[in-house]
Order: sequence, then structure tokens, then C-alpha cells
Amino acid sequence: MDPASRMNIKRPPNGYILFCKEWRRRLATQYATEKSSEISIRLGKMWHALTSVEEQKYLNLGRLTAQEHGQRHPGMV
DNA sequence: CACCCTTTGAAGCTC
DNA sequence: GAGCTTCAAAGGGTG
Repeated sequence: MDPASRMNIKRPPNGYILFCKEWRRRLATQYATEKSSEISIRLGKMWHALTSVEEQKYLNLGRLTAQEHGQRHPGMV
């Protein structure tokens, strides 16, 4: 790949990553003694607790974000 | 200071 | 087109 793309543009975050950014901080506050790896496991449990609408919301948003990346970086090569 | 460990989804490489 | 691998976040813990 072009070094320019690797240097400036990272891979688009999926729905789960978006969910992490919102809840990871909250879980880190509640479980301040735990590490991100442990938080990730808790986030996985939180993910299972989501309703279909919420789950699809994050996945859908992540997919749209990925679609936008292609539009924000046309060609690139 | 970079990598490990961990989660899920998707990008990205290989075939 | 079908499939496997790497990277995205992320933060104490490890090296």
C-alpha cells in the first residue's frame, strides 16, 4: 500500500470499536482496577446486553463509516 | 516506548 | 469468488 495512506489514514473502526469508545471509559471508571483486555471482555458482555436496535445501530454506523472512508479517500492509488 | 492481552467487525492480503 | 490474516481501540501489564 501507499505509505501515505498508512501514515495518514488508519483502518476504519467497526461498530464494536465505536461501542468501545463510548462504554470503555465508563467501565474503566467502574472497574478501575482492571486492564483494557479485561474491559474488552466486559464490553463483549455489554454487547450481548444490547437490543437488536442498538446492536444494529453500531454495526450500521461502522459500515457507513467504512463506506465514507472510500469516499473521503478516492483513488488513493 | 512498543508489544502483550482481549473483544468484535471489517479491511486487506492470499489463493 | 472464497478464504485466512492483520488492524482498528485501548490501557495496565510486560518486556
